[in-house]
Amino acid sequence: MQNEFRFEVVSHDAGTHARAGLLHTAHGTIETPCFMPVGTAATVKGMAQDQLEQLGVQILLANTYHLFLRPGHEVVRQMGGLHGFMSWPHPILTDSGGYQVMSLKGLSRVTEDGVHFRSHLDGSPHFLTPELAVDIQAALGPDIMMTLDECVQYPASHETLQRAVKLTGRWARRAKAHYNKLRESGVGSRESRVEKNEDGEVLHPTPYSQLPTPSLFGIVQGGTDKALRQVSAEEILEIGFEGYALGGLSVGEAKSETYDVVEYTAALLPQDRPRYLMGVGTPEDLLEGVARGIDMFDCVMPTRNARNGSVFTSEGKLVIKNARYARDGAPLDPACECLVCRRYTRAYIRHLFLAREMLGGILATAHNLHFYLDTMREIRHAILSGGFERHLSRVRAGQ
RNA sequence: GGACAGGUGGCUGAGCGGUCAAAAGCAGCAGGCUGUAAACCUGCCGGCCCUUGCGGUCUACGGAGGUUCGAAUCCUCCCCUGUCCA
Repeated sequence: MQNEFRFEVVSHDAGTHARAGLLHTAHGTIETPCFMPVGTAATVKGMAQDQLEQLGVQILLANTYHLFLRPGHEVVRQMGGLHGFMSWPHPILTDSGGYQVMSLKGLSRVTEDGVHFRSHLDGSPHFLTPELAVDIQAALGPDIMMTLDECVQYPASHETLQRAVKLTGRWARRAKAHYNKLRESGVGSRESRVEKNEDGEVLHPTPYSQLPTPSLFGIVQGGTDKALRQVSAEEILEIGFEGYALGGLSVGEAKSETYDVVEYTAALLPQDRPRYLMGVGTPEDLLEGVARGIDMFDCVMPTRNARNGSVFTSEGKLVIKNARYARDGAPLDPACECLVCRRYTRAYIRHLFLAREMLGGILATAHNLHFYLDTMREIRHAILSGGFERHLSRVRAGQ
């Protein structure tokens, strides 16, 4: 198959499970461990694509559920898949909508067949199955797509967790079968370019066959229950995917539990496949996750928190709206070299927030993403240079 | 000069005899946010005190008096603002 997906581990840390790798996709190579900014609706809120490139973003995440509802995956497909549609020529990962099972609790109902959703936009009913999630994602044309899973809320009873694990397993099997069928029928090639006339109108809708074949990742569930994590991992591994994700973490459980489960579960996954810790986390979570063998992360935290006025700095969290920054001429983070910190003061950005000027959220987002990406670059550099353990203990000690 | 209307907490603005330290909105202050129903949500928002409570106390609804067990609410006078008429 012309799927260019390949993962290679470049360097292992001697004292931890940390590793640095390269994830090759049709749209470029991603250096791992990596952080993927969340661009749910085919946009990282507040950021233009060229800003993301400037920040050094290597891969974005987008969402099946949201793009299915609006603008509709057929529109995206006809506009050249996500890469063409949003003009992002770099790697993209799409989430399956499994998280919405949990976050849209009250608007969603899980059955054996799939998930009944009521659109959060207009209340219209929709039914998402593991197969449809694959179809939608194939139309969106990312580089990596996820199987539909059931992400349960915390705390959950053993029965609930177990049921979710089993269902996630059955759905993964169906997704894989459907995915195989899709690939056999020839979906996917290298190009996702769109033909346009001088007016920018699309001349030919892009046929399926011109979209790249995404790789499919499976998701391990099981909450904080190690036995269930093992059951889930065995099941997902048996089906076989090109990468493996840990889902259902950082949903309210204690941090020590998260790290514990991550360490336990990551160790069950094959060395030669990327491991993706879904939806996590704080800068600290990234470091602790890497130390336990995680290669990929995504989280809304840097972007959402930025829009809500809190920024990450080398000295911890800073709520820029606070009165104490009204006359502060320092940058958000004096130790930061991002474009925002090189140019703007806390006083100015605070003013933008109080005045509800959109630039406030934009600048804070750019800074936070820089902070996250830089955190990752530092981690990767430490692994490659053999200094990860030192880096880890230094950061843990608060420098 | 006359006739109306009105003066309420930082602002706008309800209340029109007790349950009013006074609705609501805004502003302000603080907190939360982990595969984005989030540029959102929550809490606080007169002072002081404490055993932090449908707690105590003081000061407050332009000013000064008065009626009443009790007044932001009723009466009298005064001051101020707006509109209209001279």
